[in-house]
Amino acid sequence: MLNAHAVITNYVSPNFHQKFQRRGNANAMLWRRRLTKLNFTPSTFKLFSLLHTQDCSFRPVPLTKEAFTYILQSCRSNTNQLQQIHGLLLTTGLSLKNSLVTCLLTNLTLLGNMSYARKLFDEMHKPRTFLWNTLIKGYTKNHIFIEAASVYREMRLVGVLPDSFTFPFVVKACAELPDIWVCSAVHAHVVKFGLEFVAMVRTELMLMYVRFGELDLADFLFGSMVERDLVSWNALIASLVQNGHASKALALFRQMGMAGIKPDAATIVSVLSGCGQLGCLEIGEEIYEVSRKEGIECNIIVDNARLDMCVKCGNVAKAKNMFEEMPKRNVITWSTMILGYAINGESEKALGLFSRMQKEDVEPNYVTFLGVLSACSHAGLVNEGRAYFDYMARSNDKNVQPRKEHYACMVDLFGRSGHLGEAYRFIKSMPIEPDAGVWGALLGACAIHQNIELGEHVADQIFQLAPDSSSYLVLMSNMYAASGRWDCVDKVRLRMRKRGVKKIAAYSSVEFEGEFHIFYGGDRSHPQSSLIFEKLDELLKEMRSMGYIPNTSSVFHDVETEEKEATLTAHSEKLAITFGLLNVNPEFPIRVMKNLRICDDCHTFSKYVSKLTSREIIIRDKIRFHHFKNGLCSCKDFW
DNA sequence: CTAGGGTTAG
Repeated sequence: MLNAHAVITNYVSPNFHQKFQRRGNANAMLWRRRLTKLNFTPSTFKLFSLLHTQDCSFRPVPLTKEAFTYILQSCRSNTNQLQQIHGLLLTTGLSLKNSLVTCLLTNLTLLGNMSYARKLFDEMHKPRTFLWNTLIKGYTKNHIFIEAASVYREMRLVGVLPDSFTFPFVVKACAELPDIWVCSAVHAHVVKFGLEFVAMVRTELMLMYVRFGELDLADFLFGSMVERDLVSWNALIASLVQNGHASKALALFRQMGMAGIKPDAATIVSVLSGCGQLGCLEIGEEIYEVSRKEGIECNIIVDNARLDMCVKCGNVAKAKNMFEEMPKRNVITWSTMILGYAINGESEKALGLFSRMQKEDVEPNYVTFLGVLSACSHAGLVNEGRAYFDYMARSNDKNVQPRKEHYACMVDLFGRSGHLGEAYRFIKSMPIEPDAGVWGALLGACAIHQNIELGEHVADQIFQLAPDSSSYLVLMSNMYAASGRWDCVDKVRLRMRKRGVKKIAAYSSVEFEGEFHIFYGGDRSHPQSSLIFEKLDELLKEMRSMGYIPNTSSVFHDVETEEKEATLTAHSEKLAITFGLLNVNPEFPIRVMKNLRICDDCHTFSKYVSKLTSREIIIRDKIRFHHFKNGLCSCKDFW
């Protein structure tokens, strides 16, 4: 009689069947080797289930634990199959207590079927730490962070002890929760169970604190780590970059060099990405060159990061060369370049590159379309934008179906070009629930076109979805201020104060001789401060004679006109530009990075300065570049 | 038997 092992093996190779029979007994090692070489397919599974039906000429034989394990490993694509195996497990008399359940549970979590996974888990009698870990890991990997944290709590309540495998996932999940107190509690647990010096646990704790902006704590954990390997350095650098602390990341990178640790490709990727954020192309390029000389691998990810850096520093020409010379290009490469054109105001080139991408048969994804749509948005190409959006909606490809971000792009496109009604109807017709980002795009448009009624309605929607978002509140307050409704401005400000929402401080930075010079509004802390203000005064005088009128509409209402002008004068980008005029070699453009959007007045100011001084000024604000040359801006005043 | 780091967008 054939047993189940033999049938499966036979399916693998007819010859093997004979060999198998000659050997008499199933040698687990032997057929493990055969089976793992195979790609188990649904048909294999069918064969397997055939063994357990009456049409089968083979007598059903209880499968061994090994057989189940192999079958389970092969059925990762389909919950239905797993469910059948689960059923078989229950009927074959194999106990649910063994490692098969772990395997089944792992597979379910990989498929993302967490509700089933949880049910299976609940069937277990007194699950041990290992199984708890598997469940927590599943929730974390499927981004159901709150469940991951509460499963940990449950685990503690029933008295199961966590181990060093439990915490990496619990901590990772907690870092995604909006509550730092939960995180502190978990940190306390880590200490309580004596696991604070386990490298991976500590690394995760560190990342968690970076996420909450507690850099000192992260630094402490890192500094007092017992075994600090390359991965922990990389982890910290990467998370600093991802959470907007690029200059800290760069400092850490230097520290790493001094500690004599050799970076690898992953380090370089994060560092280049950080340089892009800061807008320091020269520093980034130097780091890249050095890494090449030191023989650090340069793969497509490094190339992409470098391309992105170039684009984010506003050097499109250089980026284009880099793009053409890349040995390999993937979707990310193309998307980066398309978006690069878009944010630098070269919409036609962005769209041209997109059609070239299609000609070269590279499949675009949803990010690619964000670039395409924002290219349309920055140039006011309403019809084109609509056409691309329709194309996406008609596409059968799941990767290209419009998402919330695309709707936000379209709303921005309609709204910015003055079609507020259409933007509103567009939101109302969305098949998915609009989020704060979608409404926010419309609020921005309302602010530009001074449509207060609609703005208020939109703000109501936003504040239900994101009550404490500082940028929308500021937008609202500016909108009221521009129309002189100071009572409403006060209300918004009061609301912000009550809920503890802080306005993000605006700052601008300039890279000069390998160093950053950061300016806040009205900042007099810079060593050249008095020189800068002197020069600024002089510039303003000349500009006024050319017809410049300061636009004070968005400044606080409770100050006199003169004071308003003074506040405006000291805007961070004006200080940064003036610093650039005083220091940067006249042959080069002055590059300024701003963390928020440039204000109307500073935009006008920059145009005048470029004309007056015949200098090229490049400002990168939160969402795009402005290239000022000879009194004109590349955005054509459409932003 | 499980585990930490890298590129576009947000």
